[in-house]
Amino acid sequence: MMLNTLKECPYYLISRVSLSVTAALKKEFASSGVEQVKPAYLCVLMSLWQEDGLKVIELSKKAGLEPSTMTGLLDRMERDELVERTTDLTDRRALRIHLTKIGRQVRDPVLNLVDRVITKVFAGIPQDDISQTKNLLRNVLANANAEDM
Amino acid sequence: MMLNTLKECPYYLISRVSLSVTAALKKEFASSGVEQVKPAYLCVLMSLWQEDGLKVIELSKKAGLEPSTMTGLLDRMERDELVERTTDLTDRRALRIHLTKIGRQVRDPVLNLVDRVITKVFAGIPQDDISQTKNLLRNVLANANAEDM
DNA sequence: CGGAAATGTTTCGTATACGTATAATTCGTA
DNA sequence: TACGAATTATACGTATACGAAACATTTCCG
Repeated sequence: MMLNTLKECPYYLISRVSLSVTAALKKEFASSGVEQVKPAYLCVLMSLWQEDGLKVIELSKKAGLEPSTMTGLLDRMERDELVERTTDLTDRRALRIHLTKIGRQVRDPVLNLVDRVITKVFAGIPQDDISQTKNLLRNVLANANAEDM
Repeated sequence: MMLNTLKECPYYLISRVSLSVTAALKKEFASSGVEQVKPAYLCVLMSLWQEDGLKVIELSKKAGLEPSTMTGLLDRMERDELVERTTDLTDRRALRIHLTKIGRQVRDPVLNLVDRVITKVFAGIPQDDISQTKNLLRNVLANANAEDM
């Protein structure tokens, strides 16, 4: 194939889109009454809205992040009063991460905002194409995970 | 639409794939005789391989990065002996970024390696689907750029 | 039972990216 | 031509991510 320009390179395109959506989310969060939420918090919040009180390692697995990354993320989320660390009564190594009241309250505004941003980002693109792209990305992730064994 | 799981969220998928390809490239660079190259250097190297001696601002524009990000990137690339900063004789504000001998020599190995990694990442996915996804991503970037005005 | 292995979390150093502020120039125009 | 505006690059603080190493606790097994 031998790439010649950045615009031909799928890695470049994917990275740029990722950064670009992150920037759009950041701006929207900051100006929409949920100032304490940052894009990176989403993967933690969405997991906890489904099941509160997960362990750090469970959150990392769901998010696809290293535990050491999750530690810093949770530090910032705790500072921003979205979650709290609680001791696990049956395993003193583990911590249970719980949503605060604020963490629960921001759920609907945040999900609506994410929805709006994603809709805007994919404006003018047929739903079928978006679905196909999501499938492709899931396949790529499956490739990557298989590789790690 | 209202998202329920991370795997449904295109933002999550794109971010994960971006990180995953970055990790794959990093590993390959480190173990393939081009230890001094890092994934983030690619957007600079590819621009300079096409046209050497660009200004910092030109490199940022091509890469889609902020100038302040480019400064740090070039610091590391200079430390790793891939580029050099040269004064611009006609504009004393500007710097011209030039490839070193090593920077020119790594071109073919790096491009081959990137090619290999991308092929592996997209293994089993029809070429047509990849092309369609690249088009979609280019459209998303066009949306994002239009938004910034 | 007791030591080795596994598990859960954090710490530290580094890379990558942004935004704001700053310094040095150059440019445009009154 | 002089001066305010724009341009070019950098510095700094912060967010996000990784990997290696450290640490405590738990589990496994001889």
